[in-house]
Amino acid sequence: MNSTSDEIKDDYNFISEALIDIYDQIMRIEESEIRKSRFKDITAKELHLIHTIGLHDRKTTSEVSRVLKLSKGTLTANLNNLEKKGYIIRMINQQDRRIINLGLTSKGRLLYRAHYAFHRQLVESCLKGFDGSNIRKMRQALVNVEKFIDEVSSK
Amino acid sequence: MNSTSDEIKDDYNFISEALIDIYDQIMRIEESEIRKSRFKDITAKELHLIHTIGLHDRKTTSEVSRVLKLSKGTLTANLNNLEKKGYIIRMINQQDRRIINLGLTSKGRLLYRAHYAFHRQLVESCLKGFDGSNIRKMRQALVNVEKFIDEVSSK
DNA sequence: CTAAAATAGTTTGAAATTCAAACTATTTTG
DNA sequence: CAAAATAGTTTGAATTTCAAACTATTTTAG
Repeated sequence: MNSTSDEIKDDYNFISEALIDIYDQIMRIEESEIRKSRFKDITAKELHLIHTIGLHDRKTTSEVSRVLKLSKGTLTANLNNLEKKGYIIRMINQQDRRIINLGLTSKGRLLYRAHYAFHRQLVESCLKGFDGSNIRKMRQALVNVEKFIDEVSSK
Repeated sequence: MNSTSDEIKDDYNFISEALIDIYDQIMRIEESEIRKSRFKDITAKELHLIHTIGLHDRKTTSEVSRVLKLSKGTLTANLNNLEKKGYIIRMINQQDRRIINLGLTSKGRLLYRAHYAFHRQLVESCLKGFDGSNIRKMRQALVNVEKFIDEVSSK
């Protein structure tokens, strides 16, 4: 297929606009879908935190606050909430008792999987009708975004 | 190019994971880049609000609060801040004097364009080396996401 | 035509979120 | 072993958010 430089510019504009708008909507839908399920007490931010804590990692509080760029105090508050609601547990690290390792409860793991499934569904519907090479390209585009982000943030 | 179903599944997983993580980083970078420029007093949320108000639309407060899913009270507070900082103006609609139409000041328009330019840069770097047909596919993927979002939110 | 209802936006007071700084407990270093 | 460093929590203040009450204006219905 051939494209004029005007068509490409138009595509670029469309893609830029769409990206600016879409993600906010995804966050919102994510939250509203999760609230329709048995996890009615969860906000989008908490979902994000649960995703970061992850299924298997036993991350520390410091690691999570670094990844999410939240102050340690803020994270402590968030973790208190999620602990109270029964989604996470704190485990004192026996090698170094200053450290708290974080884990998901079974309820937390269910939520994690529900969230992940929603995203998979989104990606599947987004790539419907794409063949393997197109999907590869899509993946490449995301790698490029990550590279761009790294460059900008390290400069 | 040929792909096994396992490879595709792996790509799907990669793409899902990447999407979950990337947006938060983009928001953060957007804000930190804008704060390095002459617009040091702007947060990511305010940037988003300025984008929604837009260059030409003269949207009303209600429209904006509906789009951004913010309560009217919250939006009033945000608009007060942006007005104080000189990015937006409120215009009483002379046909219906209950209505406030929103517009950007010249400073607000400069910020709008700087934000847009950043996104264009991101999209360009993300699609580097893609040909016209690949870019088309990318665009199609975003249309699919929009469709998915509409379906989920209207069901 | 006008009183009642509806609509647009602001104000208010309370709850939630966030941060930085001070603090506690523990481990590492010199 | 005392001092410094590190992990996480607590604290108090600032900011953000919401829903409900409120003001001003327009629309509707009798």
